[in-house]
Amino acid sequence: MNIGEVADRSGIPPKTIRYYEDIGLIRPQRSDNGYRAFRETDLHKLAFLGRARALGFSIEDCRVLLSLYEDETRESAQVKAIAEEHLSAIDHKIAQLREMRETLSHLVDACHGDHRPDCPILGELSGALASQG
Amino acid sequence: MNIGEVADRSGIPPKTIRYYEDIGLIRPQRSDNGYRAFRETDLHKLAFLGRARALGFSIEDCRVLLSLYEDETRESAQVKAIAEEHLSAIDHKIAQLREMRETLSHLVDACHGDHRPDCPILGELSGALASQG
DNA sequence: CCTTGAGCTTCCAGTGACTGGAAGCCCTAT
DNA sequence: ATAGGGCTTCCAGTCACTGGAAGCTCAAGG
Repeated sequence: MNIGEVADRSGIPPKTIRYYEDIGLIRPQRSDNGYRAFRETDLHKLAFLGRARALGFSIEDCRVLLSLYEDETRESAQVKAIAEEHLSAIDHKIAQLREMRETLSHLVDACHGDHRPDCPILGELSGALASQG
Repeated sequence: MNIGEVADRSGIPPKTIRYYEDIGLIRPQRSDNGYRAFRETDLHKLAFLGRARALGFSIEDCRVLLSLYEDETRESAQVKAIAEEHLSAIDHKIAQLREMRETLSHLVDACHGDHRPDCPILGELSGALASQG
């Protein structure tokens, strides 16, 4: 398979596939013409990567997950540990975003959004304890 | 004020303050010795930026918000529009993260996390429809 | 007066995970 | 022979910093 077909079948763009080879996540062979020659296993790995990335795992996590996947002597505890750590990072991000959301939605609700300059959003950002508009 | 004092009082590190000057968010004067000389208004702007960044606004949003803040002919609708757009971006991110969280937590729960290699997390990533471990 | 150390300066490079674009080779069809 | 699309490499840009190196300035202590 050439890169275009693998891209279509894995859903990962050619640019990204080349990047993944660059950083050593995959090692496709080469045809005589210099084109990358992908086998089914490469495609499988790319699909794996696509799913792992879709779950928000970092590239480095993906690298480890992929090596565990290929390691028959792995212990599921190793995989679970990575996933749990990632899960708590996600929880942390969600909490941060919710806090932003909370403050911001109050400010948006309080803002008249009209032609006048008075604005509680700018009031808050400028450090006022309370503001109207 | 020198940069160190402004950093302490605004909570923004010197490196970041220099960066903000670099990209034109602030324009501190200079002392004869070449040091940046910050006035209260610069400090105020930096605090404004700190709060806006804490709410997750992008630097470009901050640039616009700051210019609106200084524009007495602004309309609060302009500010509100930016905030609403940002709010919906936050909602979008939260939704994405929640979806990841959902899938991931199920997988983590299903994984025994022991010394055996079988793992539903890797199963899912490798494309299996169901898996045990 | 000299030294020491902290604080300031600039500039360059790296982060994460791609993404865009340029220049140029390869392959197939007409 | 040519036109196009796909492939190659390499370089640069994204976002918002952050780290580090080399070097100047300043205040305090001896």
